[in-house]
Amino acid sequence: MGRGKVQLKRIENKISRQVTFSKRRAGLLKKAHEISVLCDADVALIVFSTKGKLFEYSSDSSMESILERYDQYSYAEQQLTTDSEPQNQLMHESISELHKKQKALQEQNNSLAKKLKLKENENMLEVEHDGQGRQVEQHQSNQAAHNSSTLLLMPPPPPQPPSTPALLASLTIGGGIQARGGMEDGDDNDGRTQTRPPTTTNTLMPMWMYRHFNE
Amino acid sequence: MGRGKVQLKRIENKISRQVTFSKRRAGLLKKAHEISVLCDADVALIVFSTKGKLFEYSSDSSMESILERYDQYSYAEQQLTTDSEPQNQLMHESISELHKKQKALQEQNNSLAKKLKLKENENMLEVEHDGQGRQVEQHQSNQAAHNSSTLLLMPPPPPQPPSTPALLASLTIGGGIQARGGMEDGDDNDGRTQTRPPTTTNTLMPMWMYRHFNE
DNA sequence: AAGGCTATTATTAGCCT
DNA sequence: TAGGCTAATAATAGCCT
Repeated sequence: MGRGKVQLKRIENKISRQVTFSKRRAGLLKKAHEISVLCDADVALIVFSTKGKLFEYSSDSSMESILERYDQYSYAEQQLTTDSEPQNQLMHESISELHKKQKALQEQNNSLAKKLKLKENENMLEVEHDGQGRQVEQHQSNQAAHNSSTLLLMPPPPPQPPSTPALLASLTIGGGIQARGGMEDGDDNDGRTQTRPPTTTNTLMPMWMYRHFNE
Repeated sequence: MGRGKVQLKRIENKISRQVTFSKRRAGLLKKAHEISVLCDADVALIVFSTKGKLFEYSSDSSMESILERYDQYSYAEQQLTTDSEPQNQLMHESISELHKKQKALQEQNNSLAKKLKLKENENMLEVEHDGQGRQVEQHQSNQAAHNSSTLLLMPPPPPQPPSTPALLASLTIGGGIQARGGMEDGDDNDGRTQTRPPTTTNTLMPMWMYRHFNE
């Protein structure tokens, strides 16, 4: 839908890709919202840009509830598919093994993350970014509209986090669009021992006009 | 985009809603896939119909990995609200490295899971394998190929005492898009703050599975 | 419900600022 | 680099089968 047809393949031009991502993301979020309203469906959409920024939408009040529901399904499905074939036991075990290894790695990760955090806290006094990878930070005031509150959550740019310290916890209400910018890809922690944190954090942002939010 | 404009409000007519849901869902999944390919983004999309059927898409080989990343992100977000030390670059890189390793493991894992699933489908359905000749639209597949299987989990409905848990599963193809049908929607039962469970466990069909589905 | 088939509206690629 | 501005392409609502 544009001046020209487009091939379904990775856009090589970095800038074009970024622009397209931004535009299509907005469209995708909108569509997700539409189907949730029109068809009364529960939708959860998570998008990570190449650079690792996170954008999300959930028709429900919280992404959490939908993911939980999803987990239940996955779990259920697996229960059903599991015992039907004894021969698959080996494969199941293999998978289990991989999970363990994965966990080990994650724990190392977690350890590193903690050290990192500690170190950062020590250096916290110093402010601002260096010069190289500049991160543009966006801040916007919030507004509200629509029966279902839609929020855009803007977290601190991870790569070179801003000086903006703590954020006010904000209430997340009805379904809406949430988008959070995020870390490059150096985040981490233990994925297991961790509980899904409530979607409450950060600054509230507009809503429906999540359009052109940024990346 | 049709014969008439449409209001962004719940479609009251049940049939129309269902039809619209079906069509828009396809469109949404397609869009999700497109952005993931064009912009090299990781996407996870979960949709529950009003009746509780689940449909999902994930650009990655597994929904799980993306959700995990999401969790980590959320966690990291609340943990690392500050970080502007260029000196931490090394640590960031280390972490990044670990992430890659993790991903590699996860891919193996997914690969196994996929084989397992295929095998099971073949076994329980005695369906012809889909091999390569699958009719893929514009979805391309790689090792992390998107498989799309529609499973109908048919648990004995609670109201009417169960007898023999029947399991129906149908195989549908269509790269990149996964859809799983499920049981009817339902409130919840016990689980409140459930953590994402390791993808492997052996138990009998969970309580919440017992729900009639169908439309 | 699942697929076609348009007539129409919606989305957006390529540009420009 | 984020927003406009179209021209074109894409998605689909309403109908039929």
